[in-house]
Amino acid sequence: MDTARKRNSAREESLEVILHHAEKIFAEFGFKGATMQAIADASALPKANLHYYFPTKMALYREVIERIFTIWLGAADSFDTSASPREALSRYIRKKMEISRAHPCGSKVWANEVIQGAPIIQDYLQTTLNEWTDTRIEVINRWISDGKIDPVDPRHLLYMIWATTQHYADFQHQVVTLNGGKRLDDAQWDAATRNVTEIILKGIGA
Amino acid sequence: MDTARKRNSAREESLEVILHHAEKIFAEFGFKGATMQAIADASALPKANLHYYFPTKMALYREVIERIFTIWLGAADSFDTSASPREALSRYIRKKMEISRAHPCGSKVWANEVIQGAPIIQDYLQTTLNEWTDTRIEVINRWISDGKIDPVDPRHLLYMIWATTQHYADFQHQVVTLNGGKRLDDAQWDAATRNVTEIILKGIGA
DNA sequence: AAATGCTTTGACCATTTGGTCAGGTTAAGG
DNA sequence: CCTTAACCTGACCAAATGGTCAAAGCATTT
Repeated sequence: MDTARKRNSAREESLEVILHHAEKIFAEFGFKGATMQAIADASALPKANLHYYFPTKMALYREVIERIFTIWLGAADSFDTSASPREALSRYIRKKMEISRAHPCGSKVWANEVIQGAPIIQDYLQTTLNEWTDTRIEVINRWISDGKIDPVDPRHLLYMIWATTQHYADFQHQVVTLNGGKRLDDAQWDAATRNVTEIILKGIGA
Repeated sequence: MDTARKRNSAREESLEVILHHAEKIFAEFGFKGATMQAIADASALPKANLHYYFPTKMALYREVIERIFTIWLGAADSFDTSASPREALSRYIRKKMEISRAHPCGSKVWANEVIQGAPIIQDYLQTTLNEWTDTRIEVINRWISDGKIDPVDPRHLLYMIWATTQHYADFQHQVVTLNGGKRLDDAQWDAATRNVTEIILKGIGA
């Protein structure tokens, strides 16, 4: 039993290692630019071994996308529709910033996908994301009619939050360059989160 | 003379056609994903002809980047350091939104570059962009000490403006999908610009 | 109209790369 | 032990792709 579990967990670990490095390589070189050889090297495995676990590059890519989507759903949940505007948006922005910091590569892969017309995630955009967006738009519109925030177009507010928070992941390289080549430290991430949160909240009169 | 000019202008036009379509293809497929054949087909020219005008794919790519950078400089100039915060920022945001609408592919190519660690534009980031940013940070800090706006970190304000305005170009596909598959019309672009401008200006107490 | 030099292009080549496969290795169960 | 099945991998292949080149086309000058 113990050995059976060992074999199984070895498989899990291989999958994990491959997916982790694949995300990195796909983020850095795009789908076409990433090579199975590069992912294999990063994973310290022979290329043929990758094809044992993932039949094709596209299959591997889809798995990577799947994982990223799961993380994205976690952030989506943190947008608590029953809380006050300040509470709900602060929490959501904080969560989005945390994800940008913890998973910059995932964010980059997602960005690449969308930039290139979302060939793979089109379905997610049309169903899950679209529905989620609609429910949040409703909530924001209720805030507006309750006089809790200014009458802004909820869509543009959401885009602003997405764009700004994801910028710290997708444009990480530019942010770091303009920071004198040094990665943002704890205090700077904290300052970024506070600035973004404050400007947006005040900007909508929350 | 007339014939000499004709030949010259034919050359100009070929260059223009190639660069235009190259920008599109690079935006849609990334550097590696874009093929000379695809650019040739889009330009309705044989592939060998591309190599007559641009010796290598990288040389063509650099030219595309160069053009985009020129456009970016135009927007940068519209940030008038002698105007009031409201005036300077409204104008800058409007200009950035106009560029997102007029040159979405250029923006996408730029985004791809930065996401992938800016292998080509690193130099621009460290010199021109860095210097430009520093001068604007100074101006914004003066606004703050003059009590014209709230004490926000100028960097994060700039990042927010860049991220949000460029989102409408880079994430065009997502924006369109969430708009029911229809491209934004004049009124929607106008609304987006107004919302973004108002939230940011009010957000910093301008 | 002949010479000159810029422009065009089909055919071709070398390299890269996704994917295959046959044979070997290791672990689980009897 | 021995069988079985999962796992691993070096060697290999076919297709895609960046780039070359020689020969042809064409406009401009003399």
